[in-house]
Amino acid sequence: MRRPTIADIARRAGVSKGAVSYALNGQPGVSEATRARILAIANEIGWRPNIAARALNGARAHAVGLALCRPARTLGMEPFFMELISGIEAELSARSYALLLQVVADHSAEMTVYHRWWGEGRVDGAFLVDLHVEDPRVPETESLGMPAVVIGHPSAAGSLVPVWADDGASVKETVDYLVALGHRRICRVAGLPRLVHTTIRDRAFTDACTRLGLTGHTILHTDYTGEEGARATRRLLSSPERPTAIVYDNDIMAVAGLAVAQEMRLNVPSDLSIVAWDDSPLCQVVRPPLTGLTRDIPAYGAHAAQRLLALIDGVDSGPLEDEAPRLTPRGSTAPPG
Amino acid sequence: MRRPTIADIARRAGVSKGAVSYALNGQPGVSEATRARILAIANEIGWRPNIAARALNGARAHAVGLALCRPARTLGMEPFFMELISGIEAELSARSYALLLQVVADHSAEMTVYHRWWGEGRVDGAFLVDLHVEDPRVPETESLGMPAVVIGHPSAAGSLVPVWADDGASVKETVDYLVALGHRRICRVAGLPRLVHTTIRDRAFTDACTRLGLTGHTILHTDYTGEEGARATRRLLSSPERPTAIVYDNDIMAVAGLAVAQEMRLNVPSDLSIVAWDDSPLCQVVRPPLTGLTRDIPAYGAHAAQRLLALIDGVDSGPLEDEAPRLTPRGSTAPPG
DNA sequence: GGCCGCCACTGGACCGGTTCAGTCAAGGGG
DNA sequence: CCCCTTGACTGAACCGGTCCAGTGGCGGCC
Repeated sequence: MRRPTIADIARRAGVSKGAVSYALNGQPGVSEATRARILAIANEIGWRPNIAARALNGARAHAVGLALCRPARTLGMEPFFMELISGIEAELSARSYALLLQVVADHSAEMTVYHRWWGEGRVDGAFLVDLHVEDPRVPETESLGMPAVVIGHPSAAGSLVPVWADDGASVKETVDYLVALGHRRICRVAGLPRLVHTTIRDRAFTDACTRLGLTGHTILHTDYTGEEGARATRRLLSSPERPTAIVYDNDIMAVAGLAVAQEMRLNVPSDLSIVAWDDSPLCQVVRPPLTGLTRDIPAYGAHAAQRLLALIDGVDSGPLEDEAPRLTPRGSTAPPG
Repeated sequence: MRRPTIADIARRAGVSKGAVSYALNGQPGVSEATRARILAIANEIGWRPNIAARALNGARAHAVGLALCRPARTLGMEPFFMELISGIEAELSARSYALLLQVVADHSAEMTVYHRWWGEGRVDGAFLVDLHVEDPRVPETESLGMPAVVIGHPSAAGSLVPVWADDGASVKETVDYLVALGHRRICRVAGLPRLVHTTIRDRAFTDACTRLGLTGHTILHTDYTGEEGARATRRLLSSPERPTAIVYDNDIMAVAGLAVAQEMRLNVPSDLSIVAWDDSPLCQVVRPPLTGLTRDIPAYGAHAAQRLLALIDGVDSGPLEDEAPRLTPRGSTAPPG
């Protein structure tokens, strides 16, 4: 049972392949009567365009790529990516674009994948996520000539189109809020130090603390896992000048930090305030519920997808600044003491 | 800067397209000297096979599909899928297969996607996950003639190849363990009632309790979210015959249940024991750490991918029973009282 | 009435590979 | 010395679409 082709339709309709092609693509060149007849036949025999044949004529591949460079375990634990993908998807599927996904071991493997996808004509463009400082992927993608959207700060995106949020503003908002509550010793448990967004948040945190005249604003870097979050928390809470508030770079570390605090018989929020970056359901499920930095991740992904599709259509719509994550206060933050 | 084609290679090597094709595919028909020369040129000009052109000759699309039918929010919260995808990926990328992912609204949209992908020659096969009771996707996929692996119980897989784990055995192990600890009133907070694996776990739970002469073994169904998990827990703990142990169908509900118990001033584990299905890092990060049903999800995905690739190669290797989730006792379970 | 323009459609080249039938030269056997 | 086999390679068809250059008929206009 072969897949029907336009030749089959042409035969049954008694017209040429060309006429069928015009009819099916809504192009002029056939009468409305013939078009209707052809469409009816196509529908009846269940014809679908063979994308391979279409792609061969220089047309689009109608797919975009996303390579993720994190181990399975941490990927699973990060609601961020799945939500981002959902958002990207929503936009893509509306335009019948497919998403090619690949989980890779490192950046060089990621670039190999992009080279292959682009060289094979499998994708029309791609997303770059988790940018590093001086990330080699940016110049390499530029020289590939593949349309690409960077999900991250413009400063690291080179000539690629960045879609980003002002993390610095959110950090500042958080520190201001904690200081307004009366906190003077605030620490930060950050993610991987080489990631661009980590350095941006680090800088904003240090700046905000300095500007407000705070001291002892330590930053500890981790790999985003609960274990490292717990270890960092233990270190901070064991120091002589114990912080009264800790800001975490993701929710799983914040939850781990909460557990450590409770283990050390500290009351949250009166002895220790906790703020989590990324406000997943997890934050609302623990006691006390965690103050979080909320953002609409699916929308973020959707915007990135829009930008990429525009880019593929030849329209460089420039950088897009998404709304900054906003502070959602809950039970885990309160005045110290 | 056009992508190089075999015609370019042929011109530079002074041979025909056919010879280049033989050389590049390791087929007989060219001398070793010529083959080496052609490979060198291909390498030099950065040639990659155009999959569209290859696919046109009836070759494989070198991609498989996965459509997920859950809202963005719950998808994000389920480490399961991301880990499954990582596992699938590991297997696929080793064979240079790509994964097409799409998040869809419902089963009919999912089948539309599969029809399209298969009809367009975009994929060589697909995965079916989250099977429902009397799932229409199974007969539809069968009649499509598309190779497919069902990630779920054989009883619902029809003639498709199932990859599954014996959830019933894990439920039994859990109930036996709780009863051995001295529990007599055990409840279950389950997921969506129409999912096949929910009905299987439900049945196994009821059977195990009945066999051991337990009474009051209520099952409450939820949508897997923390909120519904919390609500179900509240209902159970407010009943006159309060359970001394609750088994949850995922980790996020278990954590929510833990929070509810603590809110109601119940001590975990002495007043209430908690068991979570799927042992993500989340279980180890809360206090007390949760007893969980551990399984190697990436391996599960990898096995499913192996089965699918074999199927695409025309080898039906039959159902594959993966190892059943095994109980990992932690601080959230203890004798009651 | 003749010419022009337009519409509806045909035929065929083309995209970049694969594959098959065929060619040609070298070499071996009788 | 001739025939046959074998190896190395060529040329062309083919996959399923797109799209361009024609073509033929018909209607309108001068």
